[in-house]
Amino acid sequence: MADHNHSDIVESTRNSMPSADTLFELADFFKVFGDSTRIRIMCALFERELNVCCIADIVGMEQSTVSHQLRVLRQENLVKVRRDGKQSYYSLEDEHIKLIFEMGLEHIME
Amino acid sequence: MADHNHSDIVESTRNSMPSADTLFELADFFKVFGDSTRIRIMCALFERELNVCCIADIVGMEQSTVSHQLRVLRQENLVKVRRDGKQSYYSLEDEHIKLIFEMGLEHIME
DNA sequence: CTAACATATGAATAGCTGCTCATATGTTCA
DNA sequence: TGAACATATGAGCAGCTATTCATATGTTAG
Repeated sequence: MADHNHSDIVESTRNSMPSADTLFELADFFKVFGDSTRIRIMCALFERELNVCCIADIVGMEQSTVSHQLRVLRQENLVKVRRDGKQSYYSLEDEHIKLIFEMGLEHIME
Repeated sequence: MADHNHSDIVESTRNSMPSADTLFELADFFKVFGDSTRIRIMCALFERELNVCCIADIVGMEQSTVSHQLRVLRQENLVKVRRDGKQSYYSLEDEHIKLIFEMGLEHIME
């Protein structure tokens, strides 16, 4: 094999990468994990489903704040809602989340 | 077992969660993955180590921008540097990163 | 229907973040 | 040493984001 020059490397690396669109989506997905309020909400939901005011109490923030953040989590398909009377019960959408969570914890524990 | 009332749930959920400090750190860690430029840089480094100007070419951004972002990645121990003459070669610090990356991709592909 | 409660949402704002320009630092070679 | 190149860094700015307040929407019980 011949040596690679600069532009060979640039081109071949580019070809090996997922599309810019995909990576943009991926960044948006991780963005959701990049806020401590949302992280704490997700963490609370590992135990059991919870309604909004419970979550607000647990994380110690305004109901409104929690509601806004739950919407973000919903939009990225990280949580789902179940209406029961006056209350909305939220739970995790996906087991992936725990894994991603644990992997992050492993990294920062080093 | 007795039924749980609101404040029982709040307290027991709180007790089950990692410390606020840990979750704050975790959010900071994921924050790094929440930017498409950084994602693209990391993705480029999956193939091989690369110097700064190569990375800049690959992701199509200013050398300065890339340098700033590499510092962020360094601070979170996601990449390491190797100086070789005038150039700095960056590579991934950790195999974790690929796994986290892949898990994110799996999620958004659904 | 009305009151009371639970949740969602819009607007405003303060703080953060990423990009760029200009420039400093570091390295090699003549 | 000085010129040329590679990288790092500081300042400034534009755009984004998380929070809050006020309020709208939805639900139940009386």
